[in-house]
Amino acid sequence: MRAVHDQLRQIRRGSEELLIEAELLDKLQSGRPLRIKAGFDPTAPDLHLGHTVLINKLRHFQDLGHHVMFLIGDFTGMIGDPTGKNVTRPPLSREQILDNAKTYEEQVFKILDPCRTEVCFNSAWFEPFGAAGMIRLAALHTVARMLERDDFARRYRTGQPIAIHELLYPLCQGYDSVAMNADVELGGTDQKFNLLVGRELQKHYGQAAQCILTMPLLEGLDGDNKMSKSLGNYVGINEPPSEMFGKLMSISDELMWRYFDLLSFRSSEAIDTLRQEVAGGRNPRDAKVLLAGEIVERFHGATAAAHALADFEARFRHGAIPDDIAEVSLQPGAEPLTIVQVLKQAGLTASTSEAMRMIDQGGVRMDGKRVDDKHLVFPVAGTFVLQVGKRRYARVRAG
RNA sequence: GGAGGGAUACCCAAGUGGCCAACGGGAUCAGACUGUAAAUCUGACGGCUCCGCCUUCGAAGGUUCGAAUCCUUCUCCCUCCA
Repeated sequence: MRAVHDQLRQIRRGSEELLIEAELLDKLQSGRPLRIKAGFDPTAPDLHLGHTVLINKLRHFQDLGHHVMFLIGDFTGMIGDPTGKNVTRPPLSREQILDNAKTYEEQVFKILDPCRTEVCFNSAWFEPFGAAGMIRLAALHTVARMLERDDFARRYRTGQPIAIHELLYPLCQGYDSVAMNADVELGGTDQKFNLLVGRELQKHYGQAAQCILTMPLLEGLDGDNKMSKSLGNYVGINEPPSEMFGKLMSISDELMWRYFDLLSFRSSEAIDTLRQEVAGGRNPRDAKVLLAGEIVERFHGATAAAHALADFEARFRHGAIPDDIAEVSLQPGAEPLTIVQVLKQAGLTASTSEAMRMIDQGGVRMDGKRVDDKHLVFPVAGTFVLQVGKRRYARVRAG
């Protein structure tokens, strides 16, 4: 095991807050593998790079020889972490939960080492807990302390409802740490309160309080909002290599460094060197290519990454068309179709109006040649490559 | 239970009888340029059989030559009081 200070440096990288550093040092000093906990919602996991920030950190711990416990909150899922927005969720069926767990594993094991990861479900201890157990647990915390959580505080102040069961969520999450005997728990910055409850409960149950490591929320592709599926500014880890590569190339030069910090497994030193090179005149594009390549490789392998890079170079630097274009066959009709109708039918534009606009703006190409006649009649036979903008392509077969 | 405020295109948000397919911002898309799907600049951004026509401003009716704008009812949201 590496020197504890090296470990600590690695652990802190990219993190938001570590509580309490001295305690963690002690634990590391003991030399035993620490029990690292991170909890996840049991709802259908469709992970994006934002989620992987935390998982990467788990990986760091694994690399340092610690024991990672991946907790699926199938019991707490019934409550749902209180945000004030969602109401009580219907409990998922056993099958759904197992399904979701499996999907999780498929995704996170691209980052984590399966052999060194323990997957847990908190229903394992909460099912036998019973109502009596829940009441005993609830007796360990006061309403006033619970209302310190800023989400609760705000809702209470502004007169928004807080259902009683929502108060149980932090307690349950805290009890998980007791049941798992966690040494360290990881979470997003928004989890701080819940993580702290874990410390309290562990002390009450006679355990050493867990250390808390919070990770920042990753900015989305726009560089502004948090990465989230609903905002559409995300990179899903199951996305095809070219898509993933392209999306990463589209981030701003500034955001790129943030991504390096939180997503890359390169050493901090290597990243600093790169940063200096760019400051000294090296093309930021080169750095971005390294980042995009590393991440595509992580999820799709080295071959796919090389391919995605080549494809990107060909398309955007040399204007080549990609090799995997959707094919569309036109319905043979009585009337010959005009170009705008074909564009719409091929799904390249959402409406004929949009197709017209695209032609007006010079964004439509047919077999590489710009189309500027909106009334162009499409040939009745043959296969043509249609292109709208830089990214939308279709191979259209007529006749 | 009482009083008041609001609902406009993907989001935010102007517009209070004709000049409104509806200001502005964001997002998005296209073009130019480039170092990349960065940055910057320009433009587009309801639909269609597209120099014209059709359908939109929470829903349904009504007044009017004419309504996003006025009236009626309904639905939903918010604030204050109880």
